[in-house]
Amino acid sequence: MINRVVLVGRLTKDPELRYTPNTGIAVTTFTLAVSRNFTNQQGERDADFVPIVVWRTQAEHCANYLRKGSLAGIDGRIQTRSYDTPEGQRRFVTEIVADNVRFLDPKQKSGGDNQESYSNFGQEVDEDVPF
Amino acid sequence: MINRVVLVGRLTKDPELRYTPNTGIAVTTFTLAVSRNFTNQQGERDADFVPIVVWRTQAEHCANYLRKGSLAGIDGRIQTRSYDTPEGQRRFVTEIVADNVRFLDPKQKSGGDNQESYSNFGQEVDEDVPF
Amino acid sequence: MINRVVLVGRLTKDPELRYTPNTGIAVTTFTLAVSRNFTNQQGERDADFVPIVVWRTQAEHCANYLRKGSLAGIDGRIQTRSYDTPEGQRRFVTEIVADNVRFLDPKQKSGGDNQESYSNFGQEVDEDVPF
Amino acid sequence: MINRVVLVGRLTKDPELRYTPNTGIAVTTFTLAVSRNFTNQQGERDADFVPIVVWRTQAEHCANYLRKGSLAGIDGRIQTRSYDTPEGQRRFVTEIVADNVRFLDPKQKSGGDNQESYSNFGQEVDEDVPF
DNA sequence: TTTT
DNA sequence: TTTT
Repeated sequence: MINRVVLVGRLTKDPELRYTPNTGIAVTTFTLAVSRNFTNQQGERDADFVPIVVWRTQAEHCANYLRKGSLAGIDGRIQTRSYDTPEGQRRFVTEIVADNVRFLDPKQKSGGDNQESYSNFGQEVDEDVPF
Repeated sequence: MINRVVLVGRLTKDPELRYTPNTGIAVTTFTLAVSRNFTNQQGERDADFVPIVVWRTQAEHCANYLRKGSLAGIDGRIQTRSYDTPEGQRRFVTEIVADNVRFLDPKQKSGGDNQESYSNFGQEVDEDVPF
Repeated sequence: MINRVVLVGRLTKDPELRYTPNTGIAVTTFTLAVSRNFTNQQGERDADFVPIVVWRTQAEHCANYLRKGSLAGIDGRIQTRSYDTPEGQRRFVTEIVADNVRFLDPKQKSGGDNQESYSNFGQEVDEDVPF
Repeated sequence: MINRVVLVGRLTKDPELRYTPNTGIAVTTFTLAVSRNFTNQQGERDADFVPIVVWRTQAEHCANYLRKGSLAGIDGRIQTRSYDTPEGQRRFVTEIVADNVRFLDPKQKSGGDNQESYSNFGQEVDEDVPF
């Protein structure tokens, strides 16, 4: 079924990089603050605080390049899970699993490109189009 | 900031229609089961169970036309809230506020159109395009 | 950069399956009619007619299961190209390259499952979650 | 039906603001260059060049705050039109009608907030939630 | 006709 | 607490 989420916002804290215990896969998690485009009854502009999960290569890119306050774009999907607390209560979690994270802050002058491109293998090839 | 969610899935139960206590605005809530397009290690196809909130006119359309098992498309945004339990614990809630709900089940023969169109006022008009 | 498109609509014709001349990769193309949710000044409900391109395995699934009038959900990205006409004019084309196509028509009774699931390799694994 | 597009990219030129001849409604148009996240066979990173249309109040905001090279996020829908050339050929146009444009460049120090918030009337109200 |  |  279709499950697609796109967000642009800022990290509330530095991202956290971990590795899965059994298979050693990189996972980075952070919360994205996405300001709403309307103000509440107190005249403040509220935000939604969305938990983000990133896997593998992109997890490590995120841990390297994102910090508290960084502007990021997320293209992913909603995932729901449940777990049981030590006190025996079932708790439900909703989070966004990112397929793609874009770093939207301006590039630092003395650095290099902060987002690597990857090669096109396994993708369609412009040079061989049938129409 | 950008906050956009698109889902297609099936209602896990009949929708629930309520009215806000102070202002009497219609709100419908339901959970959408969105099957994943991969199978888990047990070979089952899992799903994500996403809480949906619909306001006003569309809330009433949903209550009229959707039932447990109905196929629906949702175009909306993520919203997070927190509340305190009677036991004094802060709990976090993530839900999708629908801007637009599409009813994707085949139309019943003897019924009419099950999704009303609305007029175009307040929208741009094809007949007056400047280019 | 972020480039995401989600559509639900119906095929205006049967899909066309071809193979790229050099590399023999399957490509299916069709047009999706996406009705607008407002009516025009004549009180008709208009539609947008969106060209869709699907590659590889999904191209063949689409050619097998979709027909004129089929309801389909598309998750993909916008792609623009230019080409030169035989008369030497440059022409610009916009189309949607589908990452994922969902078949939304009700399943036929005597058939089987019309959308194959695929295994989870190369994806994160629920059973090994670090938090 | 569902028709949703989200893009992040940079303007290829300054935006153009016009007014519809009959009704005097503001319309701004520009092209958004959305870099692809893969490189082509020449090792260059390509882009898609997407025509954007913005109406009314947001049209004027865009004309005021966006320039060639500005980073912008677009939340909108695909629209297709056809028109006949003076030479009597039918030509097809695909463009994105923006519901929402976000200005993603860092704010200038000496300016103010460059994106106005608007009040919440006609929206649901957090303080009156039924559950 | 294309942006960083 | 989950749908086909």
